[in-house]
Amino acid sequence: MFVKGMKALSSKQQSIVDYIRRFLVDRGYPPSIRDIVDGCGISSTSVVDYNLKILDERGYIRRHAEVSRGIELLAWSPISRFQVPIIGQIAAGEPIPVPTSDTWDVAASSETLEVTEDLTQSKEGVYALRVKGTSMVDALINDGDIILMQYVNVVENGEMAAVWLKAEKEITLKKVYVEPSRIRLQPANSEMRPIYTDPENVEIQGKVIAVIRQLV
Amino acid sequence: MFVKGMKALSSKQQSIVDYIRRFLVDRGYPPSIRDIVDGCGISSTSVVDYNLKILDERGYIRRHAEVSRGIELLAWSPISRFQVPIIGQIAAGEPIPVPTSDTWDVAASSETLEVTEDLTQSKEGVYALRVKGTSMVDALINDGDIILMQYVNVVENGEMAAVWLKAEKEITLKKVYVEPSRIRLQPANSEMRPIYTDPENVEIQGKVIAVIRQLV
DNA sequence: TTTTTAATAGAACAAATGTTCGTTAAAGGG
DNA sequence: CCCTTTAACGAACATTTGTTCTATTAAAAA
Repeated sequence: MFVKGMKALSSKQQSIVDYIRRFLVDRGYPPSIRDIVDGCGISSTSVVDYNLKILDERGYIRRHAEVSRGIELLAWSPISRFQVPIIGQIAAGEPIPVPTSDTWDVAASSETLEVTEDLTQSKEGVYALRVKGTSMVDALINDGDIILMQYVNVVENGEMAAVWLKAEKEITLKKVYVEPSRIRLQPANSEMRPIYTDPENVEIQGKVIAVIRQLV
Repeated sequence: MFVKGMKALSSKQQSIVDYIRRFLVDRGYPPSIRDIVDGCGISSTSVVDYNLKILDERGYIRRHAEVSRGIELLAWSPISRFQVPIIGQIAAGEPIPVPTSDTWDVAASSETLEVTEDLTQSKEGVYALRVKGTSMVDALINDGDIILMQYVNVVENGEMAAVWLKAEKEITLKKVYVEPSRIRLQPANSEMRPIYTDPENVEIQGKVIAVIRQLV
């Protein structure tokens, strides 16, 4: 999160911050002081040094002494992103593909989704599925949505999970409640009726930790 | 996206890539060759240089000659993230807060959401709202969801938008279709009925570009 | 006006860091 | 067995790059 109460920057300082960000974005490493001299049309390295000190004090950047290009941009910390493999699609009529060590390997999977860490909460075993068809609308999940899944076999009461119904040969996304001698599968949409079934008939295939829908 | 067809890496090369990523994540700038020597327990800078050359050839990194710490991690380019201000909530009974230059300022807004660029598609004027209440379920949007909005006053036919209905004093998320002498507001849920209303009665408040739902 | 403070200049220095090169060791290939 | 390729070694070197220092100018305060 962002720290409030930052003092206003001079136009030169603002342009330095912008330049650092831009440089970082398209080169992947921070600029040197002399890069900034050139990039911002500043006349001397000491002027840049002078302003970097101020930016450091005010919390916009962190400088690492005696480290080349040791400028860390705090106003936008380039950390905590995640590559999640999209290992297949989920449809009503077919079980979801079981994640193997192959599909786990982000490098090996053909499609990946880039998410920030606060979405996955840095959990292990996260993968993504593309939803096919409208059979999950009662879970407020539409055709084309992408769901972030965590690979688990057991879920807490009330958690949304991908459930494979053996008899029906159908997969569905429901909130799972264990009741005496039966399992209640509750749609996310409160106006819809739950399904009751035998514990033997259900197989938890994973837990839904997020839904992402992109419209155009 | 990831490029396929990469050859397998030796364990040493793998550990170098991992170390670079880790270093980048918690320091904000790339490691020097000597950092890698220490961090990976390698005996000589030339060994690191040798392996970095290979990683460069195989497309895992890009080295920038004669630049200190000039290592760009391609297997995960640390670019394209976005701070989107969460400027308020959207509920049925009240109009959404109009984004001002104040709320636009990411530094000024108390809450922000970090998203990757492929979600916002690097558009300008993107903000986020937290959905309050279940009045948008027919748009497959639930209480607590976060919607990414783009500030526009006009939408294309069929696009999902936040619409303020003046007479009803109500805001709703619907697909907007302009028909002769009336506006059709179509719920995302195909089983639900559209609303027809007068063009004078509607006020477009923004366009929904993504929906994010986080389940524990 | 005088004094202080903020900002700029430019150069010289020192430390950090990438690069090169001759050698050696191990692992196949013929 | 010799020869080529791959990998590792370590030191010396050259460049890049951060740092420092003094002088100068501009604006603000007294």
